[in-house]
Amino acid sequence: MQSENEITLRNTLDKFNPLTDMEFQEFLTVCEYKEFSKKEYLLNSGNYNHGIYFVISGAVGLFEQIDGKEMYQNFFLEREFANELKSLTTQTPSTKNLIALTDTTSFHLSRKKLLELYEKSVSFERLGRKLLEHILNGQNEISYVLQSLKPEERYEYLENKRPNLLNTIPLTYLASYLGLARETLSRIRAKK
Amino acid sequence: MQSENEITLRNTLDKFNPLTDMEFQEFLTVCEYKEFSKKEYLLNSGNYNHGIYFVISGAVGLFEQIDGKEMYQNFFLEREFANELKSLTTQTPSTKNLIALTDTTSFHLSRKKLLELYEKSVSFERLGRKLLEHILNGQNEISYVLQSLKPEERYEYLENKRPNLLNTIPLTYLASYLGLARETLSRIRAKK
DNA sequence: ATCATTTTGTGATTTTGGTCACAGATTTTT
DNA sequence: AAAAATCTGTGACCAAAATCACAAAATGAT
Repeated sequence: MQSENEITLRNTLDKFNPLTDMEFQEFLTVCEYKEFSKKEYLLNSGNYNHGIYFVISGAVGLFEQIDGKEMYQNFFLEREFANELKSLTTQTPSTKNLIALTDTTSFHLSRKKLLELYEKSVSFERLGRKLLEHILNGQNEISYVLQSLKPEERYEYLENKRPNLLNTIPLTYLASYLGLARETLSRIRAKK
Repeated sequence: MQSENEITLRNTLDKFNPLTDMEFQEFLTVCEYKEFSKKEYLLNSGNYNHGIYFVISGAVGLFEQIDGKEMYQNFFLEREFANELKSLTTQTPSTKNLIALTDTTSFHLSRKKLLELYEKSVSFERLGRKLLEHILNGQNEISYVLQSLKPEERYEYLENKRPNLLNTIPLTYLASYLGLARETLSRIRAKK
């Protein structure tokens, strides 16, 4: 009997590349259930070999310390894969951190196990490729926001495309994510 | 006897995932040599199903029309894969254009042929995955530049990380790429 | 070689958004 | 429940970069 969380994971994976029952079981056996309380780190800068986290519940932030400021570069909510792919794929120490912004539950897939999956079946390779395509499209979008949109439009982008962030993530963090001063974002919101 | 261009292509692919001789031959047979003269479009907004281009010589720009302005989002020089993955992977009309910024020679791999390769061998899946990892890391970097660096630092980023762009690409286009006004970039350069 | 087009440089001005400072809320901890 | 820490709002001020305008330079076309 499959747990609810496992079903959620499967549904998410199936959107990228459907796995057979056996393949999914194989995937599950290498996943480790992990809990984090608020402010706990999933990844500390300097580390690598960490793997990826499927967020079951809660919220995870990806940020980098840039001259004293914490610049948030992404947020991962329920049913998303929290990751820092640069260090994962190039085996270099991460410059970034993954932190639980609320109490969070997750399935963790280690780098080692991930690579083993890739070796085992083309299904996992394909899953990886499709997931990367998806992530890349998202990344292109945020680049576009930072390159071309004015502050007010950036806020509207959040409202339209990632409304859940507005509820769950502190304004301060969202401001850095959008490349704006906290005060600017606060004033924009006040006008609405 | 392999042509020089084919050797260049192979060397580039091998950096991501080495192919057997047979696999590479298979790759080659689905590639089509294509030339573009300056200002010719490799992809027009509205289209999809276009595939990717391995740039043998020349320079290709990726840009989007945003209220009257041409915002360049990437540049592809020799030995890089010019692409617009959003429309390619989601089968939606592209909002962006690929244009030859100088006379350009390339190998074209159509979407259809690319998908066939993915079906044929796990090697191609893996190649695709690794290439995507590489592209994604680059995209993360440009997001970082736009989010966190001041204009002068953005220029220095180009000098350090993509110096070839400074020679080959007009300042005007580079300015849009960096999210700056043309005049701002011109003044920064004047100071150096 | 000349003309047209594109690209770059530079000054003057304006505007936007950043910075500073501090107060009020809200949340967390003890 | 009180204290501490974190987060948000708001005004005043300032600086950085955008915009505007036009000239100069470079490139491309006939």
